Amino acid sequence: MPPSVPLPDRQRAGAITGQFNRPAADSAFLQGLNAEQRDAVLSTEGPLLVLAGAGTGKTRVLTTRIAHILTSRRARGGEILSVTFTNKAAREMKERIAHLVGATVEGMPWLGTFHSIGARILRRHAELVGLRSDFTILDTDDQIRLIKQLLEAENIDEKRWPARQFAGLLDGWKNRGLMPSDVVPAESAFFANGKAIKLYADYQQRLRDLNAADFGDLLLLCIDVFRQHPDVLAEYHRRFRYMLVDEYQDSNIAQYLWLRLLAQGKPASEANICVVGDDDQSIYGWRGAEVDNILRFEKDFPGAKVIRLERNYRSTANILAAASHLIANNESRLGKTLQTDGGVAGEKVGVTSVWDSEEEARQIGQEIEDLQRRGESLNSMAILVRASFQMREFEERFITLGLNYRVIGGPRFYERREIRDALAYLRLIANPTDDLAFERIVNVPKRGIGDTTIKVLFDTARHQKVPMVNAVRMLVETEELKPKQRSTLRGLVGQFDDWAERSRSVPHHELAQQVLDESGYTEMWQQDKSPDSPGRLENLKELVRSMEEFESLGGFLEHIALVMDRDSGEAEDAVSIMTLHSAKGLEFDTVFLPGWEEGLFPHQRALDESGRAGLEEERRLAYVGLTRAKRRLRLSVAQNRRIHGLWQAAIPSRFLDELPADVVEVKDTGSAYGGYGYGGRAANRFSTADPFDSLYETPGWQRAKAQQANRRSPGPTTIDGELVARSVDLGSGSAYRVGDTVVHLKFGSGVVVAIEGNKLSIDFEAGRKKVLDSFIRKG
DNA sequence: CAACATCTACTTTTT
DNA sequence: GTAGATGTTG
Repeated sequence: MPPSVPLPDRQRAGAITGQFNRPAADSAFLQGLNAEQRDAVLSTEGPLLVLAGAGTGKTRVLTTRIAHILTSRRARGGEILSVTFTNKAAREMKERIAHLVGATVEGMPWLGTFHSIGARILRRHAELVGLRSDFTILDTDDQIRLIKQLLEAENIDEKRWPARQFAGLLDGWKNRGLMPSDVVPAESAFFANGKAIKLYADYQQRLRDLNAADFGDLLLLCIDVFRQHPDVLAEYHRRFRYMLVDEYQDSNIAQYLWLRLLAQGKPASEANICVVGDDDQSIYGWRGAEVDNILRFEKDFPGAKVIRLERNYRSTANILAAASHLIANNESRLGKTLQTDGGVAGEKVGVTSVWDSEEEARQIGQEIEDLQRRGESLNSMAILVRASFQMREFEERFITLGLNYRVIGGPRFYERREIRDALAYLRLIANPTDDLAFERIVNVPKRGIGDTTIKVLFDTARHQKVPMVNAVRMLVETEELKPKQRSTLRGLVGQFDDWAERSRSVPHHELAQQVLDESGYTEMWQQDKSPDSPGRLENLKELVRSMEEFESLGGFLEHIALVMDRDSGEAEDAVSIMTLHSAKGLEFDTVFLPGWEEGLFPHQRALDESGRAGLEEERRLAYVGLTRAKRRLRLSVAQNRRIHGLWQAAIPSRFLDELPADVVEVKDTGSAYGGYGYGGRAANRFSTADPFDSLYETPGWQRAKAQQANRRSPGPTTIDGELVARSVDLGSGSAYRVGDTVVHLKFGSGVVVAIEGNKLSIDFEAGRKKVLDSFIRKG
């Protein structure tokens, strides 16, 4: 055991460190780690970049590293900052550390998601950014409603400039760490004729008035505090002796800046920061993640040690070969070669062509039942889809089969309407100035308070610069409102006063139940005849039950905003259905990947919006999907898929062409119709029977190749005049020109009349159509 | 002000 | 095909 580092007298660091006097502890952890993993665990001092391929034991390294730091007494639990992206990952790390060091995680207060740690820090210094420490955390729903109010106040037509779109802009800015004053006017021009910057400033002001912060603020305002108050930052420099970041490839600029500020306590070359990631699994570019963060880590922290974990312990050789071969088609990557640990080749990767998504569901259901009969557990199987609408078909099929399944992801518990309503009541009790909560529930259940009355309340509140509840108190003393509304509102504030009073004596979960009953909210759903109302009542019960686990109402509300993710009961044996995104970090014996069709996967929108960079991200998504499988991998292609209610012929995904032929086994379901499918074709030929069918010569493929040549980068992002990050964007120049004669599989020949990215408007005999350029060729 | 009917736009991924 | 959002009517 290394000599222990003397610790300055510091505030209570929690229970963990007190318990290790076991000299053998370290060697016990290190057992079973390979040389690289061990190196990553033991290289505690100085910057470290761990490039961990899929299935190479990344989480194990992280948790062992923390355990090692703790048991070697290099730091106490409270001195380690350890950030993840998802609550799931944070929870898993806590469990595994607890398992390793045999203690509870009470001593690791700074292990959590970026957002929860950001919130924690921000609450301690809220007054520095004009908030109180009990500020509310807005979710997307509140955010949209607030934006709508602002748009209305500015007389901006909501039809033309939807609130959602502005929310997207806001998100983008906040992800890049931009305050209203940092936004360049050019970017503002896209929305409401340049009013976007002002709207952003107004929005932030409104948040301050409401004593609220949105998700982005949890980091952005933290950064602001750090920058404006070096003393505060210094406090964290002293506190955090070690920093660890999971899934670094998913970090955005704001997160990057936040980390960089926190790491500045020491010269960069001595910072004890360890980031773990895999550039090949970067799949969140669309929400601002910058793969470049990981690519430039060595520049940020000169002398950083780089360790590659390339030994895969998860998948069979065939699966690994398929994944490696596919991802090799990406240009922008650091390049790793995954190697099996001398494992078996295993089954080949099955590729099945089916007629449509219904047959796809039938066929997969069938195979699952076969596997089940052979003794495989449903828990070991998963269906990973590109888009959530694909899930329904499987659910329907599995219901008729009586096959147990569970959907992971989907709408979160706290995003359900009834939960949000209930929470609004509770929020308002905890904090009467929460106007958004007030507006949400004044008329839920229906109380005869309509838009006109609410408008009066709102205007009065704004004029008097008081919260809406106070405005109500004032108005009920006047003749401003009709008698009916007046008495209703008087009754309502009376009830809230009553509840607030009771909240001091009654346990919060009991109070919650009383509030729901007395407000008439429970009754509202009891009266409701729609089929989902029993479920809603059930959810409300679940909400009240879950509150028991928390110390206080405040603690509960914080938890629900940031952490409440559904931990789906693993108890029952069931097939998992989820999106590829939510599958990251998981593994299953058998993985089904349906819907490998152009347009769906790679998703058309990714291609349209981000060109080749988008394609590469889709390919990484495919890579993530393939590498989830331990022993058995099944892909499928539907020849027809219904999109927006109409049937469309589908073209097999180009990703299928990128799998090595020798590990793939094409299975024919025998239901292929008229020339589609694989009958009589070469084994590795996945394109349909169209005239442009030759492998690697599809127009889309050629275009992708052509575009590799003409890279084009947008202006790189700079902050403080320094290059922060630059995404690889290779543009989407079209191989076609207006006037070109082209041939389309379905519409025949036509003339190009307009080009918009890779979407072409073409006059066919059948009329003018918008089509994707990968569906046509020059005529 | 609420209920109903109609219309529409929407379907990538989420802390 | 669906679920929201809007508009119209009572």
